[in-house]
Amino acid sequence: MNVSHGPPDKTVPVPRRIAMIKQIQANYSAPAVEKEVQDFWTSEHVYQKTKELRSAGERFYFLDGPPYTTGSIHLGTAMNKTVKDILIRYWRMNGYNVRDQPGFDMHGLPIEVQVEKKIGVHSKKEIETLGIDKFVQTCKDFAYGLHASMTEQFKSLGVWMDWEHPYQTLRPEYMESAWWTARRAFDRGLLKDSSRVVTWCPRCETALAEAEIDYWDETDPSVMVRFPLKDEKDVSLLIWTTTPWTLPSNMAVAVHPDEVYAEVRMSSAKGAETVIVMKSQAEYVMKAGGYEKFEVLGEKKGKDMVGIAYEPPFEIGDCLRRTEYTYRVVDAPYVEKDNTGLVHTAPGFGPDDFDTGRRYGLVPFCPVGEAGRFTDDFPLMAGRKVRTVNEDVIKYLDEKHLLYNTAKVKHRYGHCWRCKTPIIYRNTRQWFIDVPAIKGKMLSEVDRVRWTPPWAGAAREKNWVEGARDWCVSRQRYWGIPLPIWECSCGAKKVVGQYSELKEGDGYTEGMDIHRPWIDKVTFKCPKCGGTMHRIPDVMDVWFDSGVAAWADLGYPAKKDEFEKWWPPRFIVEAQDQTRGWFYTQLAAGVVSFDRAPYDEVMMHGWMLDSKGRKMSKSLGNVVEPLEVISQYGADALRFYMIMANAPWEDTSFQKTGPKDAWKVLNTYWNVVNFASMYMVIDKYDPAAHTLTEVSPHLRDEDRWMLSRTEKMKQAVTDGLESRELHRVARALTDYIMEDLSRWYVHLIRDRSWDEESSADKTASYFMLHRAVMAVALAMAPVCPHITEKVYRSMGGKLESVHMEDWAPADQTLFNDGLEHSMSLIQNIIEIVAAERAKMGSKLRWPLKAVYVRGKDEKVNAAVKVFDAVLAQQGNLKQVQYLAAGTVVPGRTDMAPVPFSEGDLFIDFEVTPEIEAEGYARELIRRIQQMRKDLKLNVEDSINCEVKAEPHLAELFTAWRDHICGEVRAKQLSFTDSPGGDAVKDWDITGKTVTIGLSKAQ
RNA sequence: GGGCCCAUAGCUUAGAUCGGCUGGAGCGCCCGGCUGAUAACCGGGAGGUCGCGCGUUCAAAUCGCGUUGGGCCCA
Repeated sequence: MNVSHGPPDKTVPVPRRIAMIKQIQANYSAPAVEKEVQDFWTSEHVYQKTKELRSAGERFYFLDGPPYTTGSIHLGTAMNKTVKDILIRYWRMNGYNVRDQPGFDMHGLPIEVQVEKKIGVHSKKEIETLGIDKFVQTCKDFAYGLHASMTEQFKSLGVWMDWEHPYQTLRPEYMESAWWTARRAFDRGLLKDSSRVVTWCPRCETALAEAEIDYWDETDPSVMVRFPLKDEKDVSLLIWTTTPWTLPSNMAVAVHPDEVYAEVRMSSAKGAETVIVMKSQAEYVMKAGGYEKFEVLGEKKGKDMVGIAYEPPFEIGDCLRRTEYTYRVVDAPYVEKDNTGLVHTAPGFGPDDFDTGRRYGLVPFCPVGEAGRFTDDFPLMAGRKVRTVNEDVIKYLDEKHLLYNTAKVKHRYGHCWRCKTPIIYRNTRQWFIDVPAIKGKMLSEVDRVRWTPPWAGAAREKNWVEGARDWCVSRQRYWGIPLPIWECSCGAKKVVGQYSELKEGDGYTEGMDIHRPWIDKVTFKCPKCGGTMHRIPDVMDVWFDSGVAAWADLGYPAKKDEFEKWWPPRFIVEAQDQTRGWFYTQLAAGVVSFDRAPYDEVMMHGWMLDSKGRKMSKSLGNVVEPLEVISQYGADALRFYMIMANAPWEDTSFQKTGPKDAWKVLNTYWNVVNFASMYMVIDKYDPAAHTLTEVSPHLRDEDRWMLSRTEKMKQAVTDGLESRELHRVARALTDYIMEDLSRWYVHLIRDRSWDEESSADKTASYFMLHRAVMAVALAMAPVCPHITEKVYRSMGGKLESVHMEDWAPADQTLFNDGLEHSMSLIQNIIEIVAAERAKMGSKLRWPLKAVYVRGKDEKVNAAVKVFDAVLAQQGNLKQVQYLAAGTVVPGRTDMAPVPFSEGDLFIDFEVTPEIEAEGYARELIRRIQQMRKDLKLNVEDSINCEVKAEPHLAELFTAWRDHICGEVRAKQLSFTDSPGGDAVKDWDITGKTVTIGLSKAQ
């Protein structure tokens, strides 16, 4: 076929209205765009209006997991709120009336610790001297301050949540719901007190929950100690421990019931002794003791040793209550083949020891106070901090000839999550939720809930719940929800579930702050004995605070209307560490209160790590501030990067080039919009005046191809959002913007846009380009709310905000796999031709005489033929010809076949005089265009042009004069020996000097 | 020690469910080209034992088992 450039000359009258499209700024400055958009949202109350628009829609209760109120957001919180904002916006566009109340976790140790530092107190004693009221008031003021600065940072991320009405765990109506839940647990027999060994922070002087403990390696002494047998003092049980300071409260020695223990004679030149160890450990123990050989004198199974009496290492007074098994061998299944195989057992200082002790009727002995110092029950070390006495204990044992061996061991040890102090175990009275009692229901709820990814629930959460233990909810602190438990000396208990019940008490005043210490003054008359009931001094674990969020934020049960309107929550999303945290505490609190998990769907997301995959921490100095990224590349780029980099549930190593890469995608989109708006403004294109049906007859196949690609993109984005695979959303958008829209479609329609005449063909290209730009604006609106808003409003969006639009699902009737296949063939052929040109030194500016396509069958040729005008134009080919499979170009044996994806190509590189003329003309056009650009002329400005060139070239240029003038908008093109104008420049065109003078025409 | 997740180019990664063409991109490097929307872009070059081993199969980055290293959660 012969290719004619330019559109078919068909003209239809185009209805004109005042153009609604506005030219956007040439350069994409994200911070400027985002500020403009956020100011617009604020001044026009766009968020409120958008919510109002959906107020009659189906209700959707989204529940925000409250971040701890630290005052500043980090990349993890930014990621968290970004995922939430994306989905909320998506659901809104789908017509849901979404409840989007943000939450803040505002009680607890972290704030107490910060306030302690700020006001310079170091212990609970000092706080009580200062006054609990002052301390708590400071905590409250502090928490409100932190809340305010965090809110501002979330807003700068572009997150649309109800910032004016957050739920805050410190508010009275919220606290009342927590009380109600505690009461509910009490009524069901699930809230109970007991004395037991709990993890304890000696600095904060309070019990800690598992979730409040961080583990890392700590170096501790590892000692082997002789416990001589009571009836045979020259034979010793050889025990082992890493906590020598707990030896004063030793009450038993544990052995594994099924392991074999041996009485062993250790000896060397310097001496000998007899010890009892696990038989398999004998050689290890020999070496540890510096002996050279050993002899087994007898052996026994562990369970047959139970009851053997020994001499304790320390003399302890009557405060250690003796029972039948005190200072005897007991058995325990957890004893490992490790060290000596006999484990020192102190029921007052270890949960396992406690359980073992209970089986044998031992009474825990715990001579350690709240601050982690020995009490007078152990006079030898009274007043000293427990972990500091290890060396003295070792020295004491050595002097008594009880120390067999001492070494150092590195092992994982628990630390207080806030002050980093190594924890200890203490035997104290605490309050517990009996989680094991409701475990069955919790597990079935895990099954009911939809988890993303599925293994987050089916494997991880389930595994955690299966190992559930009692949940210790009491804390011996100040800044928290007071546990609503009153007790009488007679043992009677009362749990208050609603504030109205307080009126029956003494010391209550209307409207009082029910935090400590004020609530402590309220007392009740004991119904049993008539005595006075006092509140127990504990506050609640902060995990209990957030665990009740699903109904506390609704003000239930004080207010029923909100609850009836929204309950139950449909969706939560938090980071992976919440398996043991909020996913779990909510599940437990929900089952206690309502016999169900307070959520239907849980999405788990990963962490933001540093570029090397390490946790970000101040001590490592590798923290990336979200606000810094935002000020450089914008919130949209940061959001886009965070979801593009990885599947949401995987950890992401934050790369500093990441937001820049994301910015480039947005910048490319911006440039497409700039291109579109520029021409559409010039032509006064009115998008509202056209419909697909109306332009349909004028669409070229490449437009229909773009139509198909656009709908496929919408499909992929919708699928990604529905499956919560947000990375697929970002990648589908990126591919579409970069490949289909910018690199391909815009190139295809350039000539049509450049055409000065209005035509139905040009209108069709504008229609499709506008449709593509708007499709991106809608599909990307949840992810990048600012740039899409700016584009939507600039490109004639019919509503006030893109976020008010209805979500546009893909129109599958517009899918056209045939055209897509054809186009992919064209793209492949152009790629190959470009590569062949490079080999031959043929520049794209110079037309090729012909390309012959020999598809592997007729279908391929037919598929290529659909787009051979596109192929000719993009490849700069004068002719595209077709060959049947198996044939060659007639009479041309000089051309070798070059394979493409579905056949072969033959390329004719012959340069004819016509091609030479066109090539040089295009070379000249290119130079003039560059000079226009350098002079910063507007696209529609006209010029006059003077050219000096050798006669042969001048002749060629003259032949193409009209075309050249048209392309560069020249009113005049003349040839002279001394070109002049606003700019004059010498150019080298294939070794020939051409001088061009250019001036702006009036 | 247990449960779960991850491992692909110098770096970040696609390739999942459903094994199948020559394992694709981006960033960075070198060479060439193109450009009136684009400080963009295109082509070529260099760079891969798809962590390792064994197995299933006509065929494995993909499935199974084992193993090493990293992460999360626990003991």
